[in-house]
Amino acid sequence: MRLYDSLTQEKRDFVPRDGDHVTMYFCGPTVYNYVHLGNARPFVLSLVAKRFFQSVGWKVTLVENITDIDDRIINKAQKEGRTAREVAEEFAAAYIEDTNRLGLGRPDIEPCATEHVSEIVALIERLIANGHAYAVANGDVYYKVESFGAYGKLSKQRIEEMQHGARVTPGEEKDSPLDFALWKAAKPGEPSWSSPWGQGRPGWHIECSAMGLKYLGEGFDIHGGGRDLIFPHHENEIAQSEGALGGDFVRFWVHNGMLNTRDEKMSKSIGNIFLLREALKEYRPETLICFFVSSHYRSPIEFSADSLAEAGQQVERLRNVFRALVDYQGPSVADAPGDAELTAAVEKYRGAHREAMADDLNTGGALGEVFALAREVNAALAAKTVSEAAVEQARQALSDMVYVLGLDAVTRTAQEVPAEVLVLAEARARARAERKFAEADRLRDEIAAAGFEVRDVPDGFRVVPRE
RNA sequence: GGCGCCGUGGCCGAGUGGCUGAGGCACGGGUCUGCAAAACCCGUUACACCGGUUCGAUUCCGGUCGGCGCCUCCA
Repeated sequence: MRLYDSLTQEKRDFVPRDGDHVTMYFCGPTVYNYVHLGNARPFVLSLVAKRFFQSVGWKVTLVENITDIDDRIINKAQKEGRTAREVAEEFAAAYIEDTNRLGLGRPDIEPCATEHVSEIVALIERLIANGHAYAVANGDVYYKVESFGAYGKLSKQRIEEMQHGARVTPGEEKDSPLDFALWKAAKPGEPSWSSPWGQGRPGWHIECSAMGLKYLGEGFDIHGGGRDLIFPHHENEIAQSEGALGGDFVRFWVHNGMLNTRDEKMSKSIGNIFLLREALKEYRPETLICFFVSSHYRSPIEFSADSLAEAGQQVERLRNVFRALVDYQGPSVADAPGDAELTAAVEKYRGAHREAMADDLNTGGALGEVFALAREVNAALAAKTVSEAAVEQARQALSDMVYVLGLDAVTRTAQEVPAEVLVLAEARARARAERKFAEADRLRDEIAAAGFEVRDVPDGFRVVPRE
């Protein structure tokens, strides 16, 4: 397994820290709004990575946080006359609901920041003890950036260069503009927790350090998220975690590229967002997943109706091959003439698929291997030279391959066709047998009106839902 | 300005120091079919530009142009 690490900026061999157990942390959402399609990309990446690791026999613990206390949540709550907790609970539930619909399963642990305040406080105390943090009179606690010599190593920024852009909000008592808040003293009406520095709440960044370390320990395998989190979020996580521990926080930093619309990042602040829940009204979950996995996770991808339509076509092609596999009736002899060739193709493309995934999770390449095998399978099925046993073996292989890519929905073709539609299809078959083609075509239109498509296959017909 | 990523055929998108150019979509031709769909077969002058290294570069190095991201809201 080779994996690109954004810290060292190179692909390296990846071997889990704990033998066959992979420890992963991905940054999840701050729940002040519905998640958009761009937020879905790291979610899909993390679960696809998990599936691949499992497919090679590793165990995986995937942690994905839910940040449920933050300025943005408080602002929204105040604007709407609600409590921050209400806002956070609403959008956390919506996030779970929306991402569940993708059908990829869930991360193993989804910790909330507000349930880990004691761990956060303990981490901050440790940083103060180490000389990496300081409390000021109003109860804020800041990280002392200059105390951490490696600061900037992930984002490749120099501290001197950063001095210019750093901002100081009036009322903050930082030693240096670069210092960032670990703990924010509560203002009237804000949610707060008690701490050695008085009532307050965690700053952004610290919850990820605290929860990552709690659940995965020092030097865990993979920390992921969008590229745009490199600075400041992940840079600050490194400073906090390594400042407290002394050792390396993470072994591999994995960052996905941005989702763009018209060459511009999809982002809440730009306002060009397409919510995941809206997208799911228009597209099947597997179409969205196919859109994501058809290109490499590090590349930026362009969202457009055309690219989604194409992903929909790809998904349909995969669904068709599974329909054909299930329907296949061929020679039941043990060694049909085409078996050796099909088995060889299965091995070839299964291996190529695995190699692609092992090369920095190259899902686009792996998907290509799926299609290449699909074509071989379709050809073998059409030629009818393969045994049902060999076909079953091919179905299993293809099924494993699409599962790793998160596209297992395409294998579920046993779609219920309503009895009345089947009656129409049977009537049409009789009409065709009697060469009453006008009647047959009329029945096909009726079937279409019911939302189904009837296809004539060698041994009869197949009814499939219309896209 | 600093840092980082990228530029592949009509479109999307893998990949590689040479034996050639994954795969998908679209389009055209064919096979099958009453028609249609599905499927299969065939086809469509690819590697931004300029130098360099090399027997040979789309692949390595340097530069140019263009795009994107980050430089304390961001997945």
